[in-house]
Amino acid sequence: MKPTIYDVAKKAGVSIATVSKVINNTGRISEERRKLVMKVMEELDYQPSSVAVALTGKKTFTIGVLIPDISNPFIAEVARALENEARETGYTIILCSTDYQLEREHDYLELLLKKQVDGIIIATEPKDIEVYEKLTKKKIPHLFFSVEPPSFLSNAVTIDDVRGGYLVGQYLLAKGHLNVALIAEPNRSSGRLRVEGFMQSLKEAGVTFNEKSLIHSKSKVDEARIAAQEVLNLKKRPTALFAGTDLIATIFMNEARKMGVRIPEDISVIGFDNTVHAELADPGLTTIAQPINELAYYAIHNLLKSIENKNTQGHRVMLMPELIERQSVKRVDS
Amino acid sequence: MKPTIYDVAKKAGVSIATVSKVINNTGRISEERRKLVMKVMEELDYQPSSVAVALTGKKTFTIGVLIPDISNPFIAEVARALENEARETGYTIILCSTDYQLEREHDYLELLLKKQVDGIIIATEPKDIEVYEKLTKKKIPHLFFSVEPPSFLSNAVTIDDVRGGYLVGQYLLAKGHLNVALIAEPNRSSGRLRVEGFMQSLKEAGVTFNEKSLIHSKSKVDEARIAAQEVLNLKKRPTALFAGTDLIATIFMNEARKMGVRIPEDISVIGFDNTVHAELADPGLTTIAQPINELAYYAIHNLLKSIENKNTQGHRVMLMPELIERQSVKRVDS
DNA sequence: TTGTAAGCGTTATCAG
DNA sequence: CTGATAACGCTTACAA
Repeated sequence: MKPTIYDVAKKAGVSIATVSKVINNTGRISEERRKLVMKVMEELDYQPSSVAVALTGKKTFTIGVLIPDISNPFIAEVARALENEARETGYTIILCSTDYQLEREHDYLELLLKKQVDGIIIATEPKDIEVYEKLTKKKIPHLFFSVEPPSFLSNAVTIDDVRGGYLVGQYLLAKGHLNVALIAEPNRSSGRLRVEGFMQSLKEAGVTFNEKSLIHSKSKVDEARIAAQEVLNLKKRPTALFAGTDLIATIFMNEARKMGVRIPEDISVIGFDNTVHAELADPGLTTIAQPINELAYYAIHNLLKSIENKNTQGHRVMLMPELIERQSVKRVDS
Repeated sequence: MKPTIYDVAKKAGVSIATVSKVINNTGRISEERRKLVMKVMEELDYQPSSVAVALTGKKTFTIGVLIPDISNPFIAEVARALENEARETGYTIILCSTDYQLEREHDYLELLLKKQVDGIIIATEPKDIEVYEKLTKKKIPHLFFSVEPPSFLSNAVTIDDVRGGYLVGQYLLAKGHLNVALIAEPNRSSGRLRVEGFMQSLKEAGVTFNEKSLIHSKSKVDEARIAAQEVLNLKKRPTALFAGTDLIATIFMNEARKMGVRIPEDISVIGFDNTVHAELADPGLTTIAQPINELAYYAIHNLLKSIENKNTQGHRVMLMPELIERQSVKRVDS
């Protein structure tokens, strides 16, 4: 069996208290004993049990991360960045993919509480507000990532999605596109906000928008494929498509190709997220970049701050998105 | 603070033993009391602490998963499948991305042991064999996923990579390709085995292979880009490329396009993994599919078996890959 | 059927 | 400096 602090103490001929003190560098220990204990720990290949430590009221150094689907490239990059940031501060990540199912979200949340995670990052769209109110009430440090927090008491890190949508609108208008279709994620606040920003830019320019050109789809292959076909079959084909995510954009490009529709000659496409898909697409996908690493940095550090001081609540960070121009949008004469 | 079993016991007017028994459905409890206790637990919104449970020698219901990089789409799909399978059996996943760094692998491994995970799935290439021997010695249930296990005492789930490479060779030869370049992952056993299988098929066909056409690259954007350029600048341009992963293949296609090299007209491409990249590539990427969900199923269930019975060791599963034909390989006259 | 008490591996308090 | 010892929240003999 794994050696315990008792084994170390016995072999070193000291008390467990002494061992504990050298482990944690607390109290005062003679250099002599310290070295002895260290040596014994080494010999026994002793590792203090985090479980026991956690039970004494300390932290678990574990953070739960709720995401919809890790195979979505944007989410994968988010997970990567969060984990990386967490690792640097000695935290470990429990990955919880809900696959967009409310039930799984509930189950995972309960599980995380049982496991006594120190904090929770929520990158799934908060649907059942009650559940999250519970987190606030119980003072469980948590932070909403890239989704609109349901309460102002929760921490949050997002980009300015409205601005992102606005940038898209501005850019497409500047390129002469007046008939633009949208494939948006209606079930994500970010999706709705992006549409909002887009509409705002049209409004300011005095351009009207045909509601029929707004299609809904999650950022999932099957759904997006259907949405893409819907756009391609619109009676009056739009000159440009604003896709809610790069994945959707890429799938659209794929469907278009199958139907012999050229991009950007026949229809321009602009995405969102600037994932690797955007870079590798043909033509390169013009898109809105999210500063993922920065977002992750703030997420972890704000959460940690909340963990240190459970009364720090409602801290928010909103970063700015940026347009990355590639070759998927062409200028049209209007 | 979170209610404990004592709070429940007190409020219900019973002993903590009774509460524990109704929680775990052990021992015999009168229906009356059971209901009472359940009600109180409900009222208090009581959740037993997994930490305390784990300390009594039970399991933590946590599995550590070591992967090189979650933003690699194949790995992401693996993670997704593993997590999904684990969730169904009540297990939770701690995600550990090593970013191909041995040191991080060490650190994570130690962390996982401290956290008393019930088992570990290793999808990173085992370099420092000693570390893994320790796992075997300590009887820590573990399983190598999609990598060659360093010892026959370890569990493993892989595909037959040699066969995968062989299929590629066979297919390309059948299409008339005699001058094929390879971009392989040399630091992964799977990469080496795929090359081996490929070579074997050439050998059987009596075709010689020019060593210069074997380029090394990890399945990462930057490295693969350089490797792609190397292939494209080969004095005698090959008629086909066998990319070690779909990501590498896609990046190659991207580089080729930039140089005005058409696919498959000027050069055919075949990938490996059958990730979403393959499907969305233009042209659709012919590739070798790995049965990811099945792999994950066996991985989790074998690991769980090892967890139940710590003496079950060295169990292996090897599944067969399959060629998926799309449009990235054309027939040539040789 | 129910409750008492020991034990799981730590930390921390408080005497020595 | 060092070492008993209680406490953390739970499970599980063992008694009652």
